[in-house]
Amino acid sequence: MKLPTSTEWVLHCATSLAQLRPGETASAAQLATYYDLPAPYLAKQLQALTKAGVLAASTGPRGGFRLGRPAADITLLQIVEAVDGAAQPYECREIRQQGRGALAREDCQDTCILAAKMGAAHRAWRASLAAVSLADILDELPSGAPARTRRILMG
Amino acid sequence: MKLPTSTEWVLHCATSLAQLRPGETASAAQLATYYDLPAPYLAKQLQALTKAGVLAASTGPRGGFRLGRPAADITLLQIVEAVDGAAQPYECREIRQQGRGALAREDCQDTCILAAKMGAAHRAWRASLAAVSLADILDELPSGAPARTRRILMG
DNA sequence: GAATCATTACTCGGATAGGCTTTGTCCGAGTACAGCAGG
DNA sequence: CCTGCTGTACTCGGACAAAGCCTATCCGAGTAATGATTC
Repeated sequence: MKLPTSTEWVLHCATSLAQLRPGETASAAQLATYYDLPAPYLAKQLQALTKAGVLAASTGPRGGFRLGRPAADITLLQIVEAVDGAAQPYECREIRQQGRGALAREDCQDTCILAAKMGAAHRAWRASLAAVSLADILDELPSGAPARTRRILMG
Repeated sequence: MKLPTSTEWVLHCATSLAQLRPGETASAAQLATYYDLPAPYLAKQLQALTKAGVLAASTGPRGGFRLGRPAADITLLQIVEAVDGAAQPYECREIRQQGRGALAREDCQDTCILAAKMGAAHRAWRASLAAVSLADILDELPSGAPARTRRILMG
């Protein structure tokens, strides 16, 4: 069970974009330089965030990415699932209905207990991430961080 | 973020083994037939569980696998991490210290806030799985299940 | 001087290769049981 | 009849290929700013 490396990238990029002022944007190249990341691949991930509505993109000169919603309405879960997909890590393939020990169809109407427990754990994980918004992250940063980020990122 | 397909296999196999009587064992071939799984690959996974101490293996005729501990002392988390590894899904590579926007070493003494939040979610996931033991699973099964499992599996 | 238009340069978007983990398979070492021979 | 030994067949254990996904990269379509041109 491993999250893509790009998960860290987009979390930090989203945090940086949240520190911009309304109307300002940052291009994929600027973000890649800021964190020393491969620019084309990072752009691909930002595309996924845009498709999910977390970010909004503008083309042309002085274009780039910005948040698609207020920072308080963007949760870490939405960012993570935008790049990794929302599929459950544990996929129940109903092996209890296969092989010599296959159970009758009527005994499998309710979901497998093991799948239910794994699903509960996944829900706990999602709830933990859904409880944190980008605004919460910004509150934890030092007060001088936004100015520094804007200066280095866009300068 | 995906768990190996074999996770479902070993969870069901462990549940089946928990229904055996003390001293009884089931071979990898018997378990593979019971669930219609590729026997060699399943054996590989059961090896991992044995190495983790969750199962115990006996060689020779009438040998096979059995639980390595009482069912009440085996949690779903131990089974899952035996096959998938205990590595965290989110790996913080400290990209905040790289690139044009790199922070000073002294500003990074405490762990990255994003990594902390991701770690908290992972701890919630692990706690949810650690709270369920194989004995808890057996309690949820129908009362006639163990006899049926033993008959079909070992017969 | 102001408005219009063509140019330009910069942006995102999707389609295209390489590396690595996961999946699947095989054969060899070791062991407990069963049968047999001997006492 | 009991004991010891030998052979056998069955078990796990580790080493060996193939597939799928993540990583990385490229080039093309579109757009907003810019500068020149014209009224």
